[in-house]
Amino acid sequence: MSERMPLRLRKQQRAREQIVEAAFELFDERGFAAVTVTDIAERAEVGRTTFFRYFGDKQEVVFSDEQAIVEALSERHRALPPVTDLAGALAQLRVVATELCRELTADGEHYRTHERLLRENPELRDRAARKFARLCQILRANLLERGASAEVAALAPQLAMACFAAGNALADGDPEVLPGAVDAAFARLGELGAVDGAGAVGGAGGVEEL
Amino acid sequence: MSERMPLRLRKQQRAREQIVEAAFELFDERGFAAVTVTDIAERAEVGRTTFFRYFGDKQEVVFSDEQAIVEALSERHRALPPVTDLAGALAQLRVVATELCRELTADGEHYRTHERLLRENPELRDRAARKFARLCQILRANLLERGASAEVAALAPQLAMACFAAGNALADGDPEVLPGAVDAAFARLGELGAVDGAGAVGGAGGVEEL
DNA sequence: TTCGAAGTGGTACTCAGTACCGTACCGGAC
DNA sequence: GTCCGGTACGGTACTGAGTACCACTTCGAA
Repeated sequence: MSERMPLRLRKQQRAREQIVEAAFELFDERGFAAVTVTDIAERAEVGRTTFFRYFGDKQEVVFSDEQAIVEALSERHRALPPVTDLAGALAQLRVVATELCRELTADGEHYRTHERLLRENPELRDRAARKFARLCQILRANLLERGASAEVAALAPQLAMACFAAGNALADGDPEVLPGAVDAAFARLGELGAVDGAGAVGGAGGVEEL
Repeated sequence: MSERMPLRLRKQQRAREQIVEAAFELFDERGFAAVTVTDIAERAEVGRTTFFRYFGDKQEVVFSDEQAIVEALSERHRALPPVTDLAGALAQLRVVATELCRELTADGEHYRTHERLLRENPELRDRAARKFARLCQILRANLLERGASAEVAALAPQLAMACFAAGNALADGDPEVLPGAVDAAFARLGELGAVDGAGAVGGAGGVEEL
């Protein structure tokens, strides 16, 4: 970023970028599993040890930029006005989700590669879930600080993630479709006037042996 | 289960049970990371190779019984009457979630150990997410077959999982509290009469630079 | 009893991830 | 410019997960 950054830090950032770039090139060429950390280190012209100094494990490099995005989002969310009810919290989170979509799809090509990697590697999907769970936790804490009850704070971020996940599933890796699909999912939440468990199910005629 | 099962199958089932039992004992004693597959194999009195023949990897053994539960649930869900609207789908899923809670907490001790492992090992939490994602996918397919639109089918299971996750977060590993917390989360969905993104957020006074 | 099929466990390998250590380099003080 | 302390680097060596292969045993059916 800054030109007036200590040389040491600039070198670090450069090394980091080289590693990410090398890794994505290789993953794109051969897929995640067929690339070894040694391969990445060689192409990035760093030592194998150095790779692990920058990234905790091989998967981490796939999510290297999500980290910053998520932190920026939770930062902005923290600054929002107080909320107490579920609907209000979700209205805020709808905006957060919209921003998240925009950030993630900003570089369409990168997003597509990223999605392809997730599609082809279950263990990367797992790892992505960790990021989202972490985001949920942060948002939950923020909501608590801003007046929400424990129940609302626990539920709202999970619901927002659900909308995001549903949109993601429907978009199926297409960065053009994602934002609309996610927003539509939020809009659908309005249809939930009365979700009465036993009543509705009984009324629908099934599951009598509860 | 059956007494009149071919010897070969009985042996297999026995080996499987021995492995699971040995693994949980060891995990309970030393934690997940400090137990090697070789340790498990030795205590279970099988070869290391055999372990991997029964379980794809070390993590899989932690979720060995979830598999059956999830399949039974999706089986029952498939047999439910048709639904088209989101509220109806969620009413059905509320019952599924309730059953899931009951199944998971049936053996309180096992549940507690399981939760402890998840709490202490992020990579196991990741893996648990995979199971839930898989369940979502199955439920989504079921809903599609029973008349739901693509949007409803994608969103409803994700919302149900969100309620489950929120309940789980609030219950914090206590099998007594879990069912009530999950059910309360479903009940809360009724509060979502109007989740109007820009309107509600604008009205709340924040995020003007959208 | 015999034969084929399937399961078992051992050996040997690759690769992820960790610990350790000598070396090179940056940044500040003189 | 030079020296020095701290920090990052890369190399070596190790453990453990997961895979491939293979000889051996055992079950079940003819």
